[in-house]
Amino acid sequence: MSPQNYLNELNEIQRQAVECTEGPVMIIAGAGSGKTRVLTYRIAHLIHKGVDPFHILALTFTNKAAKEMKERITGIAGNHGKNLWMGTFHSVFAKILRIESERIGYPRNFTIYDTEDSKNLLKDIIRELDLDEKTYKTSLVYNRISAAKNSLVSAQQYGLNEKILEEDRKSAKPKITEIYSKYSMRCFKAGAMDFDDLLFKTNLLFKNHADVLQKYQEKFRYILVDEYQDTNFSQYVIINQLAARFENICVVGDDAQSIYSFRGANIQNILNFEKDYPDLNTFKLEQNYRSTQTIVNAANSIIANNKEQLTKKVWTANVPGDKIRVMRALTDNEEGYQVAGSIFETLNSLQAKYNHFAILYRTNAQSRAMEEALRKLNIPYRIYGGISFYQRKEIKDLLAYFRLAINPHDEEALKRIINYPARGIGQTSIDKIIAAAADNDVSLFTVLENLKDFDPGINAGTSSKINDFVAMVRSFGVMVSAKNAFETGNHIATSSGILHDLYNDKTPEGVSRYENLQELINALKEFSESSSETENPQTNTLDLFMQDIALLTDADKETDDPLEKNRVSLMTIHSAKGLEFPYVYVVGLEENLFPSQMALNSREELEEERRLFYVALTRAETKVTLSYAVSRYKWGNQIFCEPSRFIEELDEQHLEMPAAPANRQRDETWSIQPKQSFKTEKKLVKLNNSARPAGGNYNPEDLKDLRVGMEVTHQRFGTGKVISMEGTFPNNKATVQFPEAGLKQLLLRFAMLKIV
DNA sequence: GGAGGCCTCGGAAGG
DNA sequence: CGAGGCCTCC
Repeated sequence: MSPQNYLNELNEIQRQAVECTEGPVMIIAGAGSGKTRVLTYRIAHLIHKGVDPFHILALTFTNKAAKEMKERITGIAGNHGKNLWMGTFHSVFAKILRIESERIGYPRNFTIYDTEDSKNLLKDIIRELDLDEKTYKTSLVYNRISAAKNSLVSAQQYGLNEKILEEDRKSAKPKITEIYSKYSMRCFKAGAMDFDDLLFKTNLLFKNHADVLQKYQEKFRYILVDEYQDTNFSQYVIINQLAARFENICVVGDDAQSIYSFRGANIQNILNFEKDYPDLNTFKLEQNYRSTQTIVNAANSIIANNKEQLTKKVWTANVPGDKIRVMRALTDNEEGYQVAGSIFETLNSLQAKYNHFAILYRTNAQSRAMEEALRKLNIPYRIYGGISFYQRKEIKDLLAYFRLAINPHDEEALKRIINYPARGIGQTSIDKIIAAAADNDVSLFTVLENLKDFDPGINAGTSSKINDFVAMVRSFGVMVSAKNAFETGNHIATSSGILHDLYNDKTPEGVSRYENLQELINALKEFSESSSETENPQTNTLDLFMQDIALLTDADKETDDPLEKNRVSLMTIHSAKGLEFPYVYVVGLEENLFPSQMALNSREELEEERRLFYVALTRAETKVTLSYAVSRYKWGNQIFCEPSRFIEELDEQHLEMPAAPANRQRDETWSIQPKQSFKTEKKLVKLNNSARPAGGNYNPEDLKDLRVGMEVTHQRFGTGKVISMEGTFPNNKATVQFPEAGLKQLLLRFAMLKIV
């Protein structure tokens, strides 16, 4: 496509934003204003103007955004965009860190720890330091360290920073500094970086090696950053450093859609961008092409309540459209039925398709009531968010073998599979090895390799098993460079015993796990075959495959089947960012739920909740429906709810309110069905050890009289029939057939049973 | 090593 | 209430 053609597809402001290629540029892109189009056309325009793609860097936050943009650029610029560096912050800087790894003392094949690995390591360290695991909860410590790294505070600086130490003392967690330094050391010895390290170490690299920084400044003459409002301090510094030479930096974002402060995003980066670059050119994309006037105006009126924002006036030339409908339900379940019913009606009357609908909620726990109702009406749906493919246990197990083959010092991979499948190296031995490694300041694998020298005090039998294990890992390592990814991976999966282990598991879960492993091996095959066509034979080895997937955490694999795709989408508002649907239902608009109770401590927090509501509203093209329940079950207790303040903040003229109830408040809860629940009857239930009468019998009214043929109710499995009994009380077992849960063998001493 | 009971705790989530 | 981690028992 010629430049003139694509420029004609843009409105005046969009065109200016695309054509202003030199110097610092900020593009404030309102929701639905064609942000991705501007970004991609800008890159295409740079290339058409003769800028070598080699000199362009485009950064995004998600793999999905990167992929989408790559496809669109290929569509416009064809193959010219080949040498362009485009990817997530993490993938781009991981690439640079691998190239420059020697400068910071890391192996080129360093491992990337995911959150689970990091937390496991932290848990070990907290135990080794003999700290109280309840005071030092791993997720809390992880967040603290992550926040430090994202503010560019190293472990050493952390220990010298009186202000931070004081904070930790105040929260009664003074040892976090010790955990942090030990954690950093262990990661280093393992040749591993966590997600935050990818940014932190990049900063370190640029700071300590001026020549390296200069090299990349020269390379990246044009820098583009998407979703700039979501950048944290660490990312902010990297961008500024890289742009310092040519100052051809273009940031795109929307302060009104900054919803990630809880993970370190700093809205000030976009609010103060003008101070960083005084000769800045700012373009405001204010025309919304997505939504009706009603939706745009309502969203504007919400965000107008916020104090901190860049001024802009989002407008649309679209039709006025329907009012925003507010629905009131008595309970969370009823809310589900109302929403499902409304979807059903709209489908029939307007001939919409299932995938025109989205149900958005504040917390994942709200999905259940929605699911139930949709299932009752046979409406197909898809829930987003959940465990991704690469987070699954069986996949991580096999990947751990791969990781170890590539980098045997990888501690988390080693601990994960040294005894899986079981090979007689138990926890005691592992603890000894960890201790020896710490004492001698080496990696775990180094200890394993030199058992005699380090002498961790492991008996001869286990020692020989360890030697076998070391030999196996080494043999895998040799294969990595000699064979392609599929050959190596398949060999590892087979000879490690993982495939065999799962093959023998014939439960539905076991079968599914086996299939997942096969899928991973298929991916290896595809990778090996597609790469082997290139001339360089070194492009299809396992280590290169692992580099690709280390940062791939996206759960969604595209399904080609359109029927599969034609479903109602259920997701949190956070994960809906960047998406659009004709019909959007925002549910649970109750005070303390949305806005979240935890976000009412400061103006900043409330404003972020409001931005979240703004994001929810602006996902819709045609119609928004809001709903709230008067009462809701929370952790088994019925609680009463008030409508969200956000409903009140909307201008009445945009709303279609439910008929006012005669008596608006709690009287109407009389019709609420009590939730069915099984109350364990203590007298019929086994007693735990502390309640056991010394030397005596168990509770006399226990299950002595249970006989074959009787019906019993179990707390979890429901009601079932006793098939057979064996043993003598209280060490007897009953085999019970439950219609729901199947055949269960229950030891009566422990069973939560009640005779019906 | 697996099964089952006990205990705890409960936000949103990218790489 | 219910998921997940931990602990205990066999």
